Amino acid sequence: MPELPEVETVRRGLEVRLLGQRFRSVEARRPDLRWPLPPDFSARLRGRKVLALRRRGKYLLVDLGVTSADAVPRAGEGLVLLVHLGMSGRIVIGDGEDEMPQHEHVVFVLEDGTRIRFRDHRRFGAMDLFPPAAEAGHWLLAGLGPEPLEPGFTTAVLRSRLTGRRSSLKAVLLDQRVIAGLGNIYVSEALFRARLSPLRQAGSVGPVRAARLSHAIREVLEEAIAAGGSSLRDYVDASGELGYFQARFRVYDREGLPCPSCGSTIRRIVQSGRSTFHCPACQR
DNA sequence: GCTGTAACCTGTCGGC
DNA sequence: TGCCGACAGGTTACAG
Repeated sequence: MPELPEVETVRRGLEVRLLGQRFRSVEARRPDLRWPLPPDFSARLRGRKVLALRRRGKYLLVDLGVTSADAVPRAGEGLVLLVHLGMSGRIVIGDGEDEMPQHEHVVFVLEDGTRIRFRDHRRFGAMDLFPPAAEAGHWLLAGLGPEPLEPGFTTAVLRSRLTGRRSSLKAVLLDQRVIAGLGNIYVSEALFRARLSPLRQAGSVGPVRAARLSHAIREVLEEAIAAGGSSLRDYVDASGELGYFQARFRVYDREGLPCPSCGSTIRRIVQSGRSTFHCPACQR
């Protein structure tokens, strides 16, 4: 699925088109996404103005104002729309081609007529609505770890999150409670850049290796965002454009190919049921 | 409490 | 060409 760079790319694409617009209507064609849409989903969104688009980990958060012409909501009147793209979710702006209309589950129509379409053939994606005051305690957001691109994500913070963990580095870095936003692709890529084995016990990472890892995580995410994310099978950005970071993968999906660093053969292993790609010679 | 695995759902791809 | 199984970027529930 869309990991942090893909969600951030979508957020930026939507921000340009949505900010300041109101929802003229919302069509909830299929309410059973990963979880059922909240009650009165469409009615609660209709007429609301988009005040801001934010991202927390892999979650997209849309701040919405009140339904009257008053742009500034009073306490308790605002609403937050949470969107998670799951493994295969896509948000497409405009009408475009409609190759699989049965997988288009929610359509937001803006006051200028623009259609924002949420497609997700696997239906692992999700949406929720809640008042701003409930955000801090929201069950999907409350336990998330630090944002890896925020200044607060330091080597010391990363190391404190790994200390005492006996699971593999790969498994721990995929845990959204440890760091918010990393997924299968960027964990493999960050571990390669940090020259750390995905099989290494997370708690064994000392300050020097933690510094390499925190730097690698930040670097790979920033490069991926600059490239517009990675386009594998399902991902395109909000305007339908392909990301091109996959062309810069150093180990992910490169089983059997030479390591770009030492020339050894890149290996694919399975950890917790997920593919991990690594160079056994470089990564220790 | 921690860890690993299965399950959710559906499209795609490779092998036979 | 068609069928079948494996696999896919995420997250949760549950068993050990």
